[in-house]
Amino acid sequence: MHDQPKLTARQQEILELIQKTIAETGAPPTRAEIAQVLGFKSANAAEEHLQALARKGAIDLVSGTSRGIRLKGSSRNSVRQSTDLFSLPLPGFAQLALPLIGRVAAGSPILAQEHIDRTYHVESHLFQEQPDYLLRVRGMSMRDAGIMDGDLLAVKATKEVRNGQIVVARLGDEVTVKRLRRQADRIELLPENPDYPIILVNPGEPFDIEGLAVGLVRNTLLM
Amino acid sequence: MHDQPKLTARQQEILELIQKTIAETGAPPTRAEIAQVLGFKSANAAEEHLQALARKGAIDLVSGTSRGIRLKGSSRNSVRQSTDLFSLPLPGFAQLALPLIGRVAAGSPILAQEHIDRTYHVESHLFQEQPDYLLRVRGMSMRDAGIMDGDLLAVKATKEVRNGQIVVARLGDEVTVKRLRRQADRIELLPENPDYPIILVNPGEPFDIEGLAVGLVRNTLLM
DNA sequence: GAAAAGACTGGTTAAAAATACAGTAACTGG
DNA sequence: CCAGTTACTGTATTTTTAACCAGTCTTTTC
Repeated sequence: MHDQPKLTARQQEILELIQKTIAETGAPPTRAEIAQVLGFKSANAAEEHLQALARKGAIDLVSGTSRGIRLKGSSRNSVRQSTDLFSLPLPGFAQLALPLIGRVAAGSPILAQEHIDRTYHVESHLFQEQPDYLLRVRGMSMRDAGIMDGDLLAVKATKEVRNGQIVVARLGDEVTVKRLRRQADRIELLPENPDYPIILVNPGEPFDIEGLAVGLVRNTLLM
Repeated sequence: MHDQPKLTARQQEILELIQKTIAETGAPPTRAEIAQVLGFKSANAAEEHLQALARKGAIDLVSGTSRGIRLKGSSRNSVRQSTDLFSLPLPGFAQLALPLIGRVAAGSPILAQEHIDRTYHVESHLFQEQPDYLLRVRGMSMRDAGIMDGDLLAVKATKEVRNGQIVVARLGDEVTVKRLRRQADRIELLPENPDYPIILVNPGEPFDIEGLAVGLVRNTLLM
């Protein structure tokens, strides 16, 4: 990825202001807003900076559209919504980048790029075993284990799972979260909710262990 | 998990369109754009839907500003920045240090140094609202809300809590996690488990809101 | 069965916003 | 040294946009 010709200090400021505005308000600023924040007496100063940034490939300008500023490439990464109070970068502890898997399309591997909604960074010791990804749980089949619809299940991508553990299993095209019970003649996938049926997997039927549930994050507690 | 009045199917569509537009273009849509996508012949239809969404607390409308639609609460975290999901932000993502509070000794403030078991670092946007600490939950009184014994509750230290939210409350020397219901004459602390009693707090009794539950982490899923 | 809320069409208007044009001044690389 | 770029002020015009008002028809809710 070839990147932009270097920006001037002022242009960098403008770019950072755009990032900050998006982080704080959810939308890019107008020319007038940029001018006001930076103390320009004319919105045209902002306009020209924006055109310079567009020429250098840092942003795209959507003509005829209010707030039609789009960050390009690496500029987008530093957009994070936060108050600056806690944002001290460069941690001295092990970080883990966990891709969040939303909906898994039929037939494709879980970790396929198109499934990744976003990535969360957490300290690697947050869970007992190091997970490889977060899977958004759908449905209430594990309700009584405290795993609710919308929860993010931290999953370690392994086939080494023990009886009684909660696993991510694939049955043909479908991916499901259940408690595993290996019987002599078949495998049982147990829901933790009496309203849901036990899934029986007989030898020869399509079945795969995709991973082991090692933790849980719920970020939908507020409402 | 249902503090807001539920949205109609159409309103849900509008909300999803807003999320999609933000994900795809980096800014919320205008009324006219909403109308065009959904086939309305009048932008006013969109305007009225937006006002309904604002009334129901799903969004905020910033008056007098173009694209002044702000997602609130849970609406926000389904927004993914669609392109460029690979590029890992090496530095630069906001980091949050969360002290883990184990057992709270009688009579002392929750965030007292002696209560801190350890500190976890997570990305600040793992939760919708920024928490201030993690509290280890004891007991099963919130079982049906999916909050189990040993879970780490992410708590924002605030007294600004709304009816129906899950809060950390202090009753004299004891700290408890319950769903809050403010009645005309008293406050009720509701467990989410029929085996536990509702706690009634009458005026004059020692009572304090210590914080608002904004998320949950379970790291004891393995067995 | 009446009232309220929802889901629109159609039109209007004032404010917000993009953007073009004409300048001034410093600084910069060949 | 001088053309080109950066960094603005100031003015002007058009388009975009939010926001209101008056209706119609349907669906919920009490």
